[in-house]
Amino acid sequence: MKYARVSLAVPLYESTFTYSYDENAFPDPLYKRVSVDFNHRAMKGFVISTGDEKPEGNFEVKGIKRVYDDEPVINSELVRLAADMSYLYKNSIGQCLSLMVPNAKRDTEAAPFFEGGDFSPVSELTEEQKRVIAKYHEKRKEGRRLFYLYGVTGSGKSEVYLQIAEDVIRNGGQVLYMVPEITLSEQLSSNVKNRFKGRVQIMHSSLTPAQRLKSARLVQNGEVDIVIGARSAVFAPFRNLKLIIMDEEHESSYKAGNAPRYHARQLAQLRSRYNDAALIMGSATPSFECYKLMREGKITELDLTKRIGKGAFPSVKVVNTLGQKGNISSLLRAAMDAELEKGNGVILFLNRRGYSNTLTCNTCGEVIRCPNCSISLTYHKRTKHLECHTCGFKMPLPEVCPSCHSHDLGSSGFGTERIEEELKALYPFKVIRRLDRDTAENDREYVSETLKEFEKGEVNILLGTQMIAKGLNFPKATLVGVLNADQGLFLPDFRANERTFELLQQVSGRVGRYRDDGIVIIQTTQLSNPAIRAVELNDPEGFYQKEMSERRKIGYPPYSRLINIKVRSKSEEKAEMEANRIEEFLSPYFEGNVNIEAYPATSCLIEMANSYYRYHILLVIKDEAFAYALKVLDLFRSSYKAASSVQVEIDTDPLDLL
DNA sequence: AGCACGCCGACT
DNA sequence: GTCGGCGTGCTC
Repeated sequence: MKYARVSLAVPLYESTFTYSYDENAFPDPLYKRVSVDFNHRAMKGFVISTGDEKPEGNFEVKGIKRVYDDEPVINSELVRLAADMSYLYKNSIGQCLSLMVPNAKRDTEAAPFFEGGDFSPVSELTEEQKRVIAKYHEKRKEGRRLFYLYGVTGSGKSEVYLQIAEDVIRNGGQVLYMVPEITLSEQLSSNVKNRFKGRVQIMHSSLTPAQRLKSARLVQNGEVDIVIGARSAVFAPFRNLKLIIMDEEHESSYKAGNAPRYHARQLAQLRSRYNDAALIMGSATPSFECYKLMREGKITELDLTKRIGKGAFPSVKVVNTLGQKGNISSLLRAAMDAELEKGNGVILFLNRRGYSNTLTCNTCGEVIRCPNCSISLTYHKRTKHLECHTCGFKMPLPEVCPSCHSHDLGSSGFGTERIEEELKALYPFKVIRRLDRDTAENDREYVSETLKEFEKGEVNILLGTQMIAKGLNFPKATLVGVLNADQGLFLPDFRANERTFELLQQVSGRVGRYRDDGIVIIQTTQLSNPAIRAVELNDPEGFYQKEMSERRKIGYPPYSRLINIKVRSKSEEKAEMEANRIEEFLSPYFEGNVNIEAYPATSCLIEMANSYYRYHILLVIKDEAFAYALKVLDLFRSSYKAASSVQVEIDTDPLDLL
């Protein structure tokens, strides 16, 4: 009889258990999926080690019921990654490991394997690109492992990635090429696919679990040289990983939205270390974390300062909208007129969908709010509904105020739906298209069609949210208008400026890629905000200097790390009580420690979301105390028992504290 | 997490 | 009597 450690996706501190098996029945179950009985139910798990030793302890060892796979689906590196991930993010190893393999019921479906089309000619490299590639090779030879390709929008970063990737592949290595969720669609992947012919695997979010498993197998067998994918591609079972590329490193989609709340950048760094594989991150707007490491020399900086081809930076104008009537300023109006007259494309960016932001009763002052979340409802005119953008709650537009029955309801704030209406009135003979979740949702075609038509000049004005802000190239567009750059600046969020800067910089990057007559017009009431000033003056360095010194003053990231302990319950009392109990449990470990500040339990900024009341305890931790804090949280996870119907989630390195 | 067990209220 | 509410305990 042999024994196997089986990892199960249970939220227990200890998530691996010993089961017995007969070698004749199951010759080599290591790293395969198995079915076992666990506390009166059948569960699927992974065998993470095997041996002859019967475990010590006062429990009955049960037998493995079934082995699902002929070939291993994980490997020792992924088990190690799960262990490190568990330590950092405070979820069980089993929960971490369960993310790494898609749970396919049947493995019959074929994974789409790219055929390879026309070989796209390698574009002539600029002097700057050549220099950067040479520097990479030189520093890599010296043993440097972490790199940052800090290059302005349109400077040809992907060509640099691809050249280096090609070199790695020629030497028999495998490459992981990570992109944020939104970019996954079109432009980049076709470029890469053409370049590397049949040995590219795309880990698209629309692949079925079975397809993902098939792809993973190909990677594991070495039949794939390069994997392109979003966040979860960081778990691909490479056998000879030699290079990780993380494009648009600053993107928040690299952080998982639910537990385990891992950040792909963090895990990429771990895998880079395990394998001595190079990690090249890149962006025009590095995260503060990476910027700091880069300037400290811990990450090797590779700079691209010039746009390729005839591309030039757009001229940027800022318009003060304070006290101005109308949502489109006269300056923006005039610029639009001029560009449309020339037959150029116009992009308008507004990061808020719907018609109006809030509906307020003019009689009693009541703002109509979501019954499940503590935020106001957004009016959607086309559907005549109020909608919650947090939980999706919908209700028909009320005729009267639900509180005082007055008929005098007024709306405030504007969204893309309303701007679209205004544009149609202003430019009745122009083709206007709106791209936001509402127009794109049920219609995948619509997005690609609209983008194509805009590129061909058949669409004159493209109005959109986040969706159009990033990654896309619009050769025909000369003007970008940002309708409300203040958005997000008013949240009490320490990253508000960083996010605004990032967004404006990225939006500006949509024009002037191939031409020198790009114009950016930013509407705001916050003329002196550092993020807006920096984009206006094209002074990213100044922004980083100034904003980072602010961070240093308040002791927030990147000059510390955060761990947010979130408590959720449908009962407000329970949530509050539990948060207080946790605070009591933890505070003895942190009291008097100058390197850790533990904020008292408070209700979250959004006190209720999806019918759950939310409380949190924030830990602000200096680097030198981070390992200690993680140890304390281990103790917390292993010995603290939360009340029933209360959920406790630990968020390491949270991106927001809402 | 989920499932069993156990102890209470209110139904054929 | 017993169906089912959910608090508590346990899981190789």
